[in-house]
Amino acid sequence: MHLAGQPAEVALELTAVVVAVTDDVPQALMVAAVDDRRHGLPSGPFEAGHRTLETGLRAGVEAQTGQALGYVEQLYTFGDHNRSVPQVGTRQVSRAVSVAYLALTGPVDQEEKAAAAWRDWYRYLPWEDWRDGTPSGHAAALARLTAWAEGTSSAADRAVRHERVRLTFGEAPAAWDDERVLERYELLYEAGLAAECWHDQGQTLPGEALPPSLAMVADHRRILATAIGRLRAKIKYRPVLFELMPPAFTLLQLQRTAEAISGVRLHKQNFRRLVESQGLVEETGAVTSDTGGRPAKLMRFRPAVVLERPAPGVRVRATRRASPI
Amino acid sequence: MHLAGQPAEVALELTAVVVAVTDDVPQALMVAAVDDRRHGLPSGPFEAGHRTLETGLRAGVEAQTGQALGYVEQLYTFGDHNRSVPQVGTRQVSRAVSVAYLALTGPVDQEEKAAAAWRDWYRYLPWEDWRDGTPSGHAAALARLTAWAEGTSSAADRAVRHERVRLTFGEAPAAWDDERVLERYELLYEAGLAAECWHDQGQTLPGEALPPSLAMVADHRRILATAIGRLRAKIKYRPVLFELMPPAFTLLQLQRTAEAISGVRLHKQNFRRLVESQGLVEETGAVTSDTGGRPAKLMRFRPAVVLERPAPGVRVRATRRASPI
DNA sequence: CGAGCTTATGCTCAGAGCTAGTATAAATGC
DNA sequence: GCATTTATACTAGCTCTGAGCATAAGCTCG
Repeated sequence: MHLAGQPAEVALELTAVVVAVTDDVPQALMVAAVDDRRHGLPSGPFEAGHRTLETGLRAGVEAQTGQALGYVEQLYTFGDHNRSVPQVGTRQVSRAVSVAYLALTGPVDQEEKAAAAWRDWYRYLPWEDWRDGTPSGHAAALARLTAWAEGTSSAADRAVRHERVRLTFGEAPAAWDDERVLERYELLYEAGLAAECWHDQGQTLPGEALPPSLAMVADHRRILATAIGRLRAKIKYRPVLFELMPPAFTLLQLQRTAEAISGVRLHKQNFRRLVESQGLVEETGAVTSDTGGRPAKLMRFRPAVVLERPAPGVRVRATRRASPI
Repeated sequence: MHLAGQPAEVALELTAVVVAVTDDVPQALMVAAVDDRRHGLPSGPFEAGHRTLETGLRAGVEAQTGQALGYVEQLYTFGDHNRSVPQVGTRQVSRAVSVAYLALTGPVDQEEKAAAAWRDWYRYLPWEDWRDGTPSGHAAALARLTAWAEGTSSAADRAVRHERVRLTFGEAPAAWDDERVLERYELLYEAGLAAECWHDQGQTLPGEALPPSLAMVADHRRILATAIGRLRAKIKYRPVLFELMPPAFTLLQLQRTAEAISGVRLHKQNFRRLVESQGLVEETGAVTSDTGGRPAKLMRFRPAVVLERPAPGVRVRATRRASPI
């Protein structure tokens, strides 16, 4: 790669999707954006002196939001040309590249910090929440997507587009795949239904974004979609769900957290059987009657499971029939 | 993240693990390194003018090796402090960050190019190939790892180390997990059994690396391990295995390719049943008798499968008993 | 106090999918 | 023509999973 072209002058950003689940609401940590309507993820330049990218991220997020991070994993590196190109100090750079991370923390008290706030991530991606049935606006969005699929001249292209809509949005006979968050976002973006799609082209969205959702700064909604998809996949084969739990919890709380992340309802008895038979949890001995009804046993995560099972995770799968709650 | 510290001056590299399988040998594309003994992956600076990181990678690899890339996916971004810090032109940078990619190509003719060569990836990670039984040097390496586990004062640490060795290297009762390539490499690195571990500290390896393996430049062996692990995982739920196949192939050739990637033997009849019942392939109508024995049907990939199945892949799992070939 | 609510928890049936093995078919080479 | 090699069909038995039924044990309200 020593041929034509100069090495690009790169501004390396670190961006974090910090996730917590509180009261069955999956939340991402946001910072105050320039204007009130568009939110942004904690983000900043990678600073000299940090031994690794990850330590740089931890320090940066804590400085910016006051939130210390526990579990952290790298998500993806974004470097497309349509990213905004900042001036870093006196240095003019030619490209902004952002390394995005996923971070998980336990439930947070609702005393919001000054510079940062936890927000329901489904406000940015409302079509991802199927816990209470079909999300509102879904039918309208599907109609717009179908119109988009029709809006190309070649019959072959039309067929491909229709198949893509059907597959990513899980119309029969395909099933809803909770992990295809990024594919769905990108389809909406391509179809011109995402506000930032027009913004990236220097235009404003004609009409309203469908499904109606909060806007985010730059490509942060894409990063959020990447994070949700990764997390939904990962809870199925690694015990990361417990990073989001308090030290002791009931099985229903655990199920509600899994449902909050994956956006679908789960079968209660099977969920318990799975979690217990895999050895993911153990009893603390205590019970709680905070839940109303029969008191529930309080459980804790059993760390030894990672030494026993090849893929210890909460293998959630949505119930096929109507929501059994 | 607007607090202390200057934004780091970053040299952004792109690095590719280009994979092909030829004659049942999984191969990675290497470039001539400074000295003959240590090989390197195609790598170079991200140059201004490329619209995306991926187009920059494609152009760079093709310029450096003559190999055009088909399937490409981003792997991971490496930015640790112990990476070598190059001088880019006249600009002194404080950090080298490398975005690594996995690329797949069909089988290659063995006419090697001048600047690049295909090499069996198991020469760098020999403990990953279990197709012909326990790899040579494995017992010795396990002994050294056990010695390393013993070599710490705290009893708790010793237990943790032993468990880790047992888990990542699949000693009974844990099973060998073909996807844990990176974990195994990092364990060997930590235990001081990898040459580059000492090199990174400015020392030379005392004694010989165990298991004996070819050395690679910088952190390229870690990148290769990351690529192998990702590919082994991905063939199970996405039809990427077919990126490595010629347009028409027999089911045994497909199985041999899957075995080359995953490093384990598969049960022949079950492999065929799986591949066929999933609708991953269709008959071309032709047969070949190149294989000796009864002529085999030539198959081709059936792209429509991605529209039908949520996770269409070759769900390989190693046979539990002795190698059935 | 007991009816009726809520939630927790135990259990079972039926079907799908997977492991591993047996059996058979159809070429080639000597 | 026979041994060898590879391809391909079929099946017994097991495990896992989806779905539902049934029961337990607290609460609140009358």
